This record gives sequence, structure tokens and C-alpha cells, in this order.
Amino acid sequence: LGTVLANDEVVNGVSERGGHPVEKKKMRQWYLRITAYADRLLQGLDTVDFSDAMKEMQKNWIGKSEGCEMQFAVDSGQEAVGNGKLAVGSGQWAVSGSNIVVYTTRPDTIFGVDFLVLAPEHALVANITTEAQKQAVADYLTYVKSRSDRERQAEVKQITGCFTGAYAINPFNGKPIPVWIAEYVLAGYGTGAIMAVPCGDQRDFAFAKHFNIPITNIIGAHYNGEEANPTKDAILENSDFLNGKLMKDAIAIAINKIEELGIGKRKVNYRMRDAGFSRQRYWGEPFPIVWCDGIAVPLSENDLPLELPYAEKYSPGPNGEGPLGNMEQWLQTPEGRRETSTMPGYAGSSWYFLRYMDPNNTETFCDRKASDYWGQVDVYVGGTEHAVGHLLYSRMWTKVLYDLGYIGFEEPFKKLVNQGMIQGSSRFVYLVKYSFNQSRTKIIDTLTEYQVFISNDKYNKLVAEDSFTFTDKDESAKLVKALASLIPEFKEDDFTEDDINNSGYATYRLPVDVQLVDGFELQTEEFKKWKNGAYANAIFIREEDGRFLCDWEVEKMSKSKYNTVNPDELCDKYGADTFRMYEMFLGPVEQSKPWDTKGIEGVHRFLKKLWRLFYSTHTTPGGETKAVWNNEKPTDAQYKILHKTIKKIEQDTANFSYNTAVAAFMISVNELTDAKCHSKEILSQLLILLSPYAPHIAEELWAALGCEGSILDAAYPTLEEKYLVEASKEYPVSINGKMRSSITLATEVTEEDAKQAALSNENITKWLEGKEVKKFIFVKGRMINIVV
RNA sequence: GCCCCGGUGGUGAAAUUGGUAGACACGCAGGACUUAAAAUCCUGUUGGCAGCAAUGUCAGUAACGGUUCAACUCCGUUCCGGGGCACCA
Repeated sequence: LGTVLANDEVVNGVSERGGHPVEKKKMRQWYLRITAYADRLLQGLDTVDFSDAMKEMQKNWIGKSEGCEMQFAVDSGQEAVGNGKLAVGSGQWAVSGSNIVVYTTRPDTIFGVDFLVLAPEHALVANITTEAQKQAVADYLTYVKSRSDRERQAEVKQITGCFTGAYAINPFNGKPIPVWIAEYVLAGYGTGAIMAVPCGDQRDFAFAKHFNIPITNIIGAHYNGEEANPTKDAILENSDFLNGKLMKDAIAIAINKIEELGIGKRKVNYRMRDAGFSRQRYWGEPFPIVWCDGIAVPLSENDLPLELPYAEKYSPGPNGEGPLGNMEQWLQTPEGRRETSTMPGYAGSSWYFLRYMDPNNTETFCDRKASDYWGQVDVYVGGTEHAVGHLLYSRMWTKVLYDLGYIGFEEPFKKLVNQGMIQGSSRFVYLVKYSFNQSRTKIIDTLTEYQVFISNDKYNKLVAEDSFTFTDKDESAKLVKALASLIPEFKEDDFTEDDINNSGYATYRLPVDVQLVDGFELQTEEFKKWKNGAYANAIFIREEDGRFLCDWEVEKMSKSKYNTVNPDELCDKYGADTFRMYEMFLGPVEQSKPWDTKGIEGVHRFLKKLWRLFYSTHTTPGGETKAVWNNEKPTDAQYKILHKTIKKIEQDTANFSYNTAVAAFMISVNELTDAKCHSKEILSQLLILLSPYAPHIAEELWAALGCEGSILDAAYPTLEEKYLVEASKEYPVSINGKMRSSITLATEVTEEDAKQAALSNENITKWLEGKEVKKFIFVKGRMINIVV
């Protein structure tokens, strides 16, 4: 493809599009130094109204840890080491030639260090590897290069590593410590090197067991030899000057000692890395940078803004550069060559809300007066998927602008509401891919032009039965057999031994456009026309009943998954009010769920029922609908319905609990219908409540009632509690925690009176069976529980 | 693998945040109106058992265990689903 790919564009080590090989390559990039704001981003969380989960995610992402860096001298000579102490520590604190610097949060475990592990990319690896281990290390590095960071961390069960042959010296007791490299240590975090303490860290433990590295126990009985124990509450043993100390306390003692000896220093570390800020793409703000003799020189302010040049085509530039790399005319300036990367999406999304405050200003992005007036965004609605991207970037960006004095607030969003995602229900088809290397027969030649798709149930059945394993060459014969029985085009006899031995198989799970699928059944003819006939020659291995079924998964809607749905059709059929209310009725805003239109009828019926409070369903002989609303004085019971609704809607709206608010509207309309209430006084108030939920119909009916102006300008109804007071309340009564009966009591009943009433009630005493009442629990306004 | 969130009827969900589990809807079943359809209305709808019935009774909020007078709600373990893991934004 000749372009840079994102992690999510790489699947199984090849590009998601086209299945091309992917190569890892070092490239010079622009970065935003978000790490400089790490601490303030952490502290700022206390000043904003975000969910605890959101704050937790950002905290973990920033990943502040306190510990120390310390150095280990390395002896990579072949001669025996470890006799006598090395005079490290006398030297100044500096990273000399082949000292390994590790970062640790647990310096108290220094005497339990049984090996060091370097990231395979660590600069020292080449220097310290011994002659004997050179080949093994080289082989291991080749392996690691083929692995993504994700794979390296995810597949921890598969323990890999390689001994460098070198030994480091424990600065406190002179003990030689073998130095390994392993993929679970990442170059980008800390110093890219760790000290491994198997008795205290499970990953280190597994590594030591796997490679038979002897384990030193420094925590006595806290370590059982079966698994590591990451406690900080053990008393240290085998630990020289730390013996007898509680681990928690020993951390500070160890750091002091390390600093005293000059072999390390206290260090706060952040897991967060600087944010990559350049993209090898066309669509993005171009960097106002010209390279002069290898130095990046910014354009003068007069030359801003630098706009994207017109592009004839968008193909990647040379050497992984973006499309701008092809535009020689634009690139060349008298001073030098322009930067060819563009900025990422978040260059704009981090601060667009400020521009909204002053959109027509030609002098500055937003006048200070405007931002002072509007201030922070009061409520920001966004999903948790932005937790460690956009929502962190814009927080940082705001702090930068604040520091520069351009705005007067440090946090962009006062309150954050995490709406859930309406997910897509994706459909997949299984493509059986096979390749024949040699001696292709005629049939095979033909078949390579086809794509064979296998229906989901059939696929699962064959996999379960182990009829063939697509990735295993030994199973090729079985596959041929299976295919031959399934596809008329295949004839088992046409395959020679040689074909079978030289063929490889795999299945690919391809996302297919949900528009081409009816339920789970693929419309195969439509599918053949999809993507301009890319699958025009597809062969389908169907179910016995002739259907071709798709696999499915609920996931985020995305164009690349072809699982997006278009609401226009529903909007046309039911109108925007129904659509809007249905989305609200679907469930809590913060909850994610797959898009499903099953219940939309209910909301539509509700709006029609609302309409019938105003208009008769019968038309006059002249064809007009007859208004049924009136100017009658409402009854107290009708006022009660209204004010109950006012209370509920007020609460629910404030809590973003839209689904229950819609339910309350339904209850209200049902009750008003039952009460035959068509009073303008009640209905007009109800419409005001409804107007944010179903604005069109509310405005329409408002006008129909003959009310003045727009409903948007109408005063919000005020709650009058007097209509809601109840004289009595039915208390549920449970005996020993089990619901048994109920009793009606006055609202202002005292516990004593309640007890008396309850214990003299026949329905209740029959459950007591004359047993002694041990405890009488009375929760006012709630319930009664009697314990016997 | 790691971090965060979630799991309640056939379905979407509700439960005043520890106090009557299933509000409100969808769907389904039966009925009314209609020549018929649409629309509308009525009744039923967590499961088991008993009963002609009203009803009674036991169980039940992913699974198991714990705390409590009382657990969908709090704690622990496990399983499953979703989001994120640094170039989708």
C-alpha cells in the first residue's frame, strides 16, 4: 500500500485492506508534549464533574507512579564474575557506557532481584550480548520485530525471552544477575529495562519458572513457591540492611540509600507517552514548517494560515510520506522543503468549542471577552471511547491556551455525560481461501478465480466436528474432501497428492454490508453486485435449506464494518418527534445497545393518543377534525395528574433520565385519557413539559389551543405540592424479610402507632403464629419489617 | 493480557440508590368495533406447583458464596457481553 497504517488497520499482521504485508519502520514524527501536563491533567480531574469511571480511566492512562531509577553495572566478559564487590556507587550519577538503568516502584525488593530484563529494542542489547549468545539474540530480535505491541502484552501466557550472556552486578551485594531480553518489557515505558523479582511479581515469576532461573525468597512465609506475592506488608528477609523492615517502610529507606550511593535517584514516572501529532495523510492541517538543512523552521505569521494545496490524486508519497510528498511544486520554497505530514483530527477537535463562541472573528480564534463570557462548556455529551483520546487532548489544549493567557479557564468541560453508543449489529461471511503452489490442475486454476463462501452454521459445524482445520496443512486432504462434497465444482479425484501437499488454506471473516443481509440471511445475488462486483464469481456453500447465513457481532458502528444504518427512512415514516422520543425511550443515555426499531410503534402510538386529547378521531361531514379540548376548570384529580408529571419530568430531565421521563409522559396521557380530561389549562402546561421531548407536535398543538407566541418562550410550569399530598399510604409489611401483607396507615403516622396497628392486624398476626416479636423495623414512608 | 462499564420476563427496560422486583413500552394470545382491512379499545402475559375460580404458595435479577431485620442494589470469586489500549475519531 505504501502508506502508514494505524494499529486497527492491521489484522493478523497484514493490512486489513488487501491483506498486504506490514513492515515496522522508524519514522521521524511530530509530538505534543502532553507528558509535561501529566500532573495537571491528573489534578484537574478533581475540579470537573465527570463520572468516576471516566476519571479512573484517565488516571490509569496517565499512570503516575513513584519509584526510583537505579543503575546496574554490567560485566559482559566471559570470565567469572561476582567475586568481591564492584566499586560502583563511588561514581557520579550518570549513564556510563554499559550501565543498565532500570526504573522500579519497588526498590525495597532489591535483594530479591534474580535477573534483569531489557526491552529487545534497548540500545545496550548489542553492546552487552556475548559472542556465544549473538545468534540466539539475533533470532529473537527477528521474532520480536514481527510482533505488535499489543500482541507483546496480550499473549502473556506465551513466555518468550532470550539470555544475552551478560551479567549485571547487584550494587548492594555484588551478586551477578543474568541479563535477559524479553518482549514483555516495552522500550517506551520507564527506561526500557526492569529488575525482575520473581517472588513478588507474577510475570517475573512465570518467566523465572519458564527459563529455570533460581528464585530468591525475601518475604519468608508470604511466598509459597507456587506463585508470586506482590504484597507490601511482608517483613523482609535475605535483604542485608533491609532485613526485618516492613516492605512499605523499606521503599523509602532503599531509595535514600540508592541516592546516597549515587547509583540512582527518586523518580516520578508516567505511563502516558507524548502524543503523536503528525499523520501521513492528505486531509489535515499542514504543518507551517519548512525544513532548512535539517532544521524545522516555522513560517512567519504573515504566511499563515498555510492551506492544503489542491490535489489531483491522493496516493501516498515516497518513503511512507503522505500525499503532500508528491506535490513537488508546493513543497519547494526558496528556504527549503515543506513538511509533508499533516496534523491529526484532534488538532481541531481539541478546541473547536472555543471557536463556536466567536465564529466570525477574523483576528483571533476567539476573543478573550467572548470566552470569558461563555466560559466552560456546561455539559459535554460524549462517549467513553474518547476517554483517553479526545477528552484528554482537549483538556491539555485548554491548559496550554490558559497558560498563554488566551482563555480564562483551565478545564474545557464542566460536566461530562457519557452517552452510550448505539451499536451496529455487524454481519460477517466466511471466505475460504486456499492457494496452490505447484502443479495446478485445470480445475484448481478455475477455482482460484472464485471465492468460496461458507454459510455460518455449516462453518461452525465443520469446525466443531473438526472436519477440516483451515489453517493446518495436514488437514488439506480433509478439506478437499469436505469441499468436494459441498461444491459441485470440486471433484475429489481431480486433486492429486501433490496438490494436497502443496496447498494451504485459511478462512477469512469478512464484514459484509448489513443492507445486503435480511436478518442473518445473506442476499447472495445482491452480494455479488456489491463493491462493483468484487464478489461476482462467489460460490456459496449453503445450509441444507438453501439459505446462506452470516455470522454476527454487536460492535461499534463504523463505515469499515459496513454496519451503519440510516435513520432517514424511519424519520419519513414516523416523523422526527417519534424518532427523537424513541431514541430517548430506548434506555438510559449512558448505556450502549444495538440499534433496534422494534419498539418505535409504542412511542408513535403515544403521540397519536396525545393528539386525541385535543382532537376527535371522527371527522366532520366537511372533512375537518373536530377539536375536543375545552376551557373547563380542571378537577383536583386532574391537577394531581399534571403536577405529578411536572415533578417527575423535572427530576428526570435534570438527571438525564430521558427514558423514564418518556414513560412518565405516557402515564400522564393514559391517565388524562381515562379521566376524560380535555382542559386547556392542563393540556397547555403538559405541552410545555413535552416541548423539549417532542418539539414539533408540542408547538403545533400549542398553536391549536390558541396560545400566544411560540411554546419555546412559554414559562415553565411550576410545581404545586398541594395537589400531591396524600392522606394515607399503603405500607408493605414483611415478616422475617419476606413480603406477607400490607397495611394502610396515615402519612404522618408515628412508629408506635404503626407498630400497634400492624400487630393488631389479623392478616399480619396470622403470620406471627404467636411468636415473640424480636424486632420491629419501621421505615417511614417505605415499609415495615417484623422479625420474630 | 491490562484498564473501564454492563448482565433483571420472549424483547427494550423500571425499581425514589439497601426497603412491595418487572413501572412504561414492544411482542404474543384472546376479545370488541368493521363486509373486510387499517386505526382504536378491552383482557391476559416471570416461572413452577395447587385450584373451576378469586386466589394461595414456592422459586426467581448471569453463577456461586458472604454481610444485613431486609440485597437487582454492598463485599468476594467465577463466567459472559461491550468500550479503550496511543494513526478510526
